Amino acid sequence: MSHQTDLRVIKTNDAIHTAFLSLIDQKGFENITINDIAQTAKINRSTFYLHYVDKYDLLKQMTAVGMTKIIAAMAPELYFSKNTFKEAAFTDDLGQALKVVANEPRLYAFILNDPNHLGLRQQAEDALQQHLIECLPQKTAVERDLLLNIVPAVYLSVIRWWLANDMRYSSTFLAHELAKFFKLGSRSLMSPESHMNV
Amino acid sequence: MSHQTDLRVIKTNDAIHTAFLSLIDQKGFENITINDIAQTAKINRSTFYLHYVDKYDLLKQMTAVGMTKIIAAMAPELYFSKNTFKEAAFTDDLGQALKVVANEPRLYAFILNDPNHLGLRQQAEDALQQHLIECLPQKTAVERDLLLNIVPAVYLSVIRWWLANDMRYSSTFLAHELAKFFKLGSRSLMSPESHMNV
DNA sequence: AACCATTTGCTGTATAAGCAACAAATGGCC
DNA sequence: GGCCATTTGTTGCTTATACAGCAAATGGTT
Repeated sequence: MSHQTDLRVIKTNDAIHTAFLSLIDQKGFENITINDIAQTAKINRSTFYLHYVDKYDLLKQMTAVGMTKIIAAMAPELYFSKNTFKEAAFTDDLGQALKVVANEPRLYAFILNDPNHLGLRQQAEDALQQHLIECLPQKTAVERDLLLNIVPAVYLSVIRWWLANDMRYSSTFLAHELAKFFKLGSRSLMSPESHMNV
Repeated sequence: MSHQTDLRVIKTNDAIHTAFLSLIDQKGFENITINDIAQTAKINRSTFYLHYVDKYDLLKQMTAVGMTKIIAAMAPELYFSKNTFKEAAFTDDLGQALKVVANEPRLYAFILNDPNHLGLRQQAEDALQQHLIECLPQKTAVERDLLLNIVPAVYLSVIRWWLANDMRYSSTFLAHELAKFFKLGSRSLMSPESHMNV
């Protein structure tokens, strides 16, 4: 599972990934055979099995590396700090993430819409949550555990919505809207006072 | 030297060829190193040497297969027949050839202009001539040996001119103009009568 | 000339990819 | 049900590619 540097592996995986994504568009995920992938990627069928168990495994791995790329581009600890939410840092971070997404829009759109109910969206959310667990400080402005469960869902929903709108909106706009949401949440829904009053 | 079917070889050669052609545009043929080719083609340098001696050999081989493709698309015996020149058949044939050329215009432009004087143009002419020798009937409307030496040069000049003009002109137009040239040649320049009168 | 970095051929070894073959499974279709 | 084509995993074997290392050649600079 370590990172690959062998040129052959890189090129084979590139070919498989692009072939797979274009086949999803052409005939839909369920109708794709390993033969299709091999032919389109111009590789031998047995080569596919060197890397993946089946097309579900392929999708799972692609989702994993896809999320890894997004995660590598973000640093939530910079704006979900101890007592405040820093909008400027968040805007930058979201911009980085969207750049990663824009690089492979078809992949992320498929993951987030998960039209075949393969648990990709959940997998993506788990990956994000895991990263938050590792990088967020113990004390956050909002109840930490709540944050860990909400933020991934919000992030992915935003990205999905952004993709559904053909990546029209700027990260600045999105970040600003989300900032309002986060601030609202910390005031009226999650602040200790209002919580006590329920 | 037999035809390759191994997917690895096909992909490696594809990568080398496209890398090479784009490098020619970028930095000029003479400045290209094998390292450049390997890096751009995303192959190991030693892999290059499995297929080619050096960049000159690469160019020679590319010229050879390039000419083979053109030759495979043409059948001069269909219009340079015993007593006549058949313009319709020639038009079709030229159209086929130009389609092959249009597929890799950078390659053929470089071969035919041969800016580094590597004898590519000559190699191309020789290949064409060899094909004519093999397929033209013994008796032609014009002196056969003369035909063998003129036609390749004319063909290649036309293709070069067509490429220089960004492939604007139709094969029909070119074929018609050439037909006039061929007919003129056979009447006033090469007919036995005028020849005798010199 | 002397120096230096780059390129060049060429080596050995490791390994991914190709390929053919096979039985088992899948999935229409009559 | 039975038939047939396709797909699927998996196998053993071959081969092209990767990769690191090397000495020699090259080419530019001072």
